[in-house]
Amino acid sequence: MTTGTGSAERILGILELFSEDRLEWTAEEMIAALGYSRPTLYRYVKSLKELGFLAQNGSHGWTLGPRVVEMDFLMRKSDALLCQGQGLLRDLAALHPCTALLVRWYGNKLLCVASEVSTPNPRSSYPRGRPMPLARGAISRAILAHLPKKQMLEKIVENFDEMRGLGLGETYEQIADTLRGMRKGALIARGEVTDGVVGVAAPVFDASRAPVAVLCMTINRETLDDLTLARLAQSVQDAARRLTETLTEKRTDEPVAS
Amino acid sequence: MTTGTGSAERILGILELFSEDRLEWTAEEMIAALGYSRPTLYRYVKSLKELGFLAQNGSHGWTLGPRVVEMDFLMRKSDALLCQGQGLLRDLAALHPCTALLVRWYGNKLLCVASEVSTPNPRSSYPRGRPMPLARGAISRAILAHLPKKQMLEKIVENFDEMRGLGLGETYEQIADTLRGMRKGALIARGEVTDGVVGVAAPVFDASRAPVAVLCMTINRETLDDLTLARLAQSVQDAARRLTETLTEKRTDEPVAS
DNA sequence: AGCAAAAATCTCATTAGATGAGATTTCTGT
DNA sequence: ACAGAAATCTCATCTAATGAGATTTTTGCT
Repeated sequence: MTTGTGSAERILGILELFSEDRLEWTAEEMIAALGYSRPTLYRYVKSLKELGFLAQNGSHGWTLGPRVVEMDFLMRKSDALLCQGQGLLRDLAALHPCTALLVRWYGNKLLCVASEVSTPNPRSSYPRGRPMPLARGAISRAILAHLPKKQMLEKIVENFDEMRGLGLGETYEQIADTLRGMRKGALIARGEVTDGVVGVAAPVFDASRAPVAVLCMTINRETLDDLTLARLAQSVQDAARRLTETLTEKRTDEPVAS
Repeated sequence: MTTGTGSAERILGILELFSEDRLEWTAEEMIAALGYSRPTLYRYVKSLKELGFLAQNGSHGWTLGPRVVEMDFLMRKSDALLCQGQGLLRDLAALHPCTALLVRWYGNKLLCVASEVSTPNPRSSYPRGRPMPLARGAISRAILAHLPKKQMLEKIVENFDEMRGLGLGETYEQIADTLRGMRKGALIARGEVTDGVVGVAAPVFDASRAPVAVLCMTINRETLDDLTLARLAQSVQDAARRLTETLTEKRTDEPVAS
């Protein structure tokens, strides 16, 4: 009668439908995409609407709802990465015209948590909440290089064609070696995500020494010479190291309160 | 064996725990607050974590997770109220030193969707996502005054003591009459939410003529005379009317895309 | 490193609640 | 006003959710 996945997960499946390519859905489209029956889908949508997770747009369209807005407000208050990283990010942005990004890794996504723009002509836009591709760029590299071997191989397998296309190697093992060789120093990539832009990135680690986020500057190549690049790379690394230290300090025993 | 509420709603109950007063929860606290058994609670938390709705903070704390950040990004792209109202809000803020707010109504909350600050000394802070009280202030009044009778009485009943304390009347019917008498013109309130601040608000309606949001300026009373106040009130009303018109225009048939 | 306690997970019998086919009602757009 | 689309309801079937209690893993302290 059903797919073997329970109601708790199924209702969340509706929230997972929403992406940058699909900001709005009709009930019919959801039914087709998820394979739920009409009564079931409408039951779930009703619950989500009542709690503010979904909102109607026009007669038949559904978008995410106001509870999402409220929850992001709560996140901005509670997210240790953001609270501790925001000032460091601002300092980085002040060093040189650039876009400075604080990006966290979750699942298979790199998600911009905060950004600071200090260049008159930003070449790309990564506002808070926007995901970016895992295979490309200094940010991605900063995460992948520091993964434990098993996890790294997993990600290589998932993104093999793209990584090979970037010249990282011809086999899984070669790519892993290439990435592991990048562990020292900041990660620098040129034009992999946006033409004409250099990315300088350094990882931030959590208490278990796993990479969880990246501090990054994206800089127009024409504003750079080698010496400046080296100095900025050092600054990014220093900031990331400082953020790591802050995040891994022993917490006070009290949960985050307002 | 259980409370008679299904799994789909129960898992969402966890997300509802989070508020400005409670940004982080331990599993034990959730168990106590929700009355779920330990295995059940942990099962739900596992699902929510895997999808990014929750994230661990330290060893035992749980906060909202990165999927929330991503979803708010999507909302900022899809929310017609925000997309159409942002520019109007900016124009209002430019008229006079103030904090200008775009606030939507959902359930029992008034939620700030966008704000623009044009005063050097903002007296209160309502960043995007922060809820505010329903009973007090011009914003609340702008919504309540325009509700159909049944709905208005409902809200009066829920907030009776507070409304009576504000001098709106001594009975439900008196309060309802007072509110209905406020339908003409902009709503003006002095110091109900923040001392020394005047709120000027006008409702925004949806396609069914129901009030769904409010445009508001909050102004330091000392920067105001009667003539300026009257002019600003007119501007707020004009902007709200314009936003209403935009929102109630016939939509193109295509769902919102990126 | 060892240990006790707390936290997290597992097992499995019971049954609550989820499901969807199909009927019915409500809403929308012309 | 009307036809068709959208949304909701009914109810028999049976899937999956539940939680008591056992077990494993993790944490924090010494």
